[in-house]
Amino acid sequence: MPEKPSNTPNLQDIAAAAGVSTATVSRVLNSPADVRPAMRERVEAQIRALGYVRHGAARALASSRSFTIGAVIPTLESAIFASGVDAVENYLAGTGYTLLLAVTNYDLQHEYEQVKALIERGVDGMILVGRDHDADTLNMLERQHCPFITTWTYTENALYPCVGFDNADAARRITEHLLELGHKRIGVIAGITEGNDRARERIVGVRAALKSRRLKLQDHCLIEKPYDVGEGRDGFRELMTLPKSKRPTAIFCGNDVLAIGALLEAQHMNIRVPDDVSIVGFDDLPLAEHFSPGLTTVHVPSRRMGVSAAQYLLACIEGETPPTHNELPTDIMVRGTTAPPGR
Amino acid sequence: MPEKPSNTPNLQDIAAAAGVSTATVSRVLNSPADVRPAMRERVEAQIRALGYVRHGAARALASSRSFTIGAVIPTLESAIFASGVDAVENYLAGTGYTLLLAVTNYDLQHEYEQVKALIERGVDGMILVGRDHDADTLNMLERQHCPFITTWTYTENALYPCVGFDNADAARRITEHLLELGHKRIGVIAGITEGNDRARERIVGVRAALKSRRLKLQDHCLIEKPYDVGEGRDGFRELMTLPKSKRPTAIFCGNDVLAIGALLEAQHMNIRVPDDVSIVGFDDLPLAEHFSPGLTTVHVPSRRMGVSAAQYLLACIEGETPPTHNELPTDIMVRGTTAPPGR
DNA sequence: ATCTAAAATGTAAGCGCTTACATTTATAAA
DNA sequence: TTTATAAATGTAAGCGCTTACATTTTAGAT
Repeated sequence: MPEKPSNTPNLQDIAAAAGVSTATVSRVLNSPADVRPAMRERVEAQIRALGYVRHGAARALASSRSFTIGAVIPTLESAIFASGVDAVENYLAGTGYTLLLAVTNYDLQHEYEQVKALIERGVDGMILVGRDHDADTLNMLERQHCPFITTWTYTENALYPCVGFDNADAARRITEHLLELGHKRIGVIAGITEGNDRARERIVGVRAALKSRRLKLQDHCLIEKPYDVGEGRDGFRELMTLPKSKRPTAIFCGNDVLAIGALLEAQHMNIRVPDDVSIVGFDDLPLAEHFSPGLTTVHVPSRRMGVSAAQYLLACIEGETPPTHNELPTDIMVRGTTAPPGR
Repeated sequence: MPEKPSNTPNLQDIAAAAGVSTATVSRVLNSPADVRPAMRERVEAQIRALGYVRHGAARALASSRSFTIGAVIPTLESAIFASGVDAVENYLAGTGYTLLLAVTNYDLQHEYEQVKALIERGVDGMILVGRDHDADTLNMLERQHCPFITTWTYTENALYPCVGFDNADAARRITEHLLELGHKRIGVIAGITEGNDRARERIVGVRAALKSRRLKLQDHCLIEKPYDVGEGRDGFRELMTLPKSKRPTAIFCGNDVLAIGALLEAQHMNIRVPDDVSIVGFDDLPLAEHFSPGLTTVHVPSRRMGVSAAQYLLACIEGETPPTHNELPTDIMVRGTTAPPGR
């Protein structure tokens, strides 16, 4: 009569097969240096022979470490977030950690639910996007002592750990570039600002640049659109069908997806870029440089940011106290879509 | 003296606070219908009051269910995979399951490691991409009784559960479209075929279409490139700088990223599409339709595929035996980048 | 009221691991 | 050798939950 019909072996089975205690097997798995080579060899042989795989839940329960990191992002449909997550995953894969992914669809209430779900899964750390969060979300994170870090935004005196860049400043700088070229009427196709501090901050940056030259962002020149190529096209068309006197000579797009939409619609409407209108984006998607003319945009270090966030969390988990605020540089990539107005 | 310094309450704390047994608390959490409303209310009040969150590891250990699903995909840098994963995540979020994500970077050995990591995490089911897998990977999945399903590919007699489409047939059909327009010399910018059955199958499809008209895919007309816009540009340039007599009049690209690269490079080289050369892609990225002319391509139901895969796994977990093979339709989206040769 | 069957709740045994702590074994010094 | 000390291994107590099974309560029928 078989005693144990289950065919997936556990630590005890390995221990029995190798003639050692479960503690020893656990050690060869978790701190091999603590066990003599001969013994280690013996145990490892059995692990291989029986095809043992660790039981993560049991491990997590006993050690109160899950070796998982959670990431909660707005959407994976956006290439720039996808690339950040990709970088996180690649980094974690080399460290024995696994990524738990959740998506909010830009809804802070949904974000709360997702964060809760990840905490229930016992993630050892969590990556969030942006500064806008439900107070309950942050409270839960703190009460559960879950190390977390916000990304895609940096401010010197941010209340919580963050790695990212100053969205307002980057937007200001690229607007400055437009202003230096001589543009006076600047249009903005922004992302949806609700629950999205990055989108808001970028508008703030545009306004700041204009203000420094005693200019203003006209109401009719500010359009909010979801991040989508088609929406970018629509926004561009709206702006370009304004009466000539109100029509902007340069357009700041909240991200590259909107900018590419604008670019494509310009092509469609037979409006020359940059001759008739200048366009700038934000993110520097891989695609941006390949257009003719290449898209002038803000380069955002999405992968570095992801890796840095992961490193911060692992350091926290190891009991270290790494710097909580990390500002990453952004670069203004001047390419072909910007030129002096009315060229 | 405080007895329990830890401030994160557990089931027992709730039970004590509500004056019931842990079993009852567990029931209000997992099968509320089994407990009388009054009692349920009482317990739920304590759950809220103490801010209780379930301990997933303990739950998983006791119930041998982790309420997580794993997905192992080649890369998140590709919009089409990102969108499939996004769909999976959105679907799972409504079912109490969480997504564990791993990326292989198109490396089957790496895939094995990732699958192992996810199994250790105790995923209740796993989503894989494509049919090419290390035998060890599949063996492990079976030995551990981890339900899994392969995506992005469908064949009637596939050995394992799959949801997807027939890559070869889709490629054949869109090539057929080119042939019907009168093209005879067709170029192919394929993805890297090693470890990627989809990329291979698509070439097979092109060949099949050609063969049916007694044509052949010339060696110099077949180029393999990583899925990247810049590579697509390079590939296009290589093809278009062939001596005129060998130069293809139409180009099949292994995916839309390559096709967009080709399109952009054509623009750059001042080659008119579709007048001078026709271009077709594969995937139908959101961007494809917005180009002028719009990209003729194969529409692939990435989101539906993701959802279907998730549904299949949840059904398996519930003990059902859903159909293991699910073919999804692809559509040939004829847009502006194709026309008769030498127009 | 009384009895019975069904519904609600409680009891307690694990799930598979980690890890203090106890014990044994190896190593080095005397 | 013997002894002190360090290194390796073993013992066993949980980690926080679920879930058979036992017990109590409730509702319905008489």
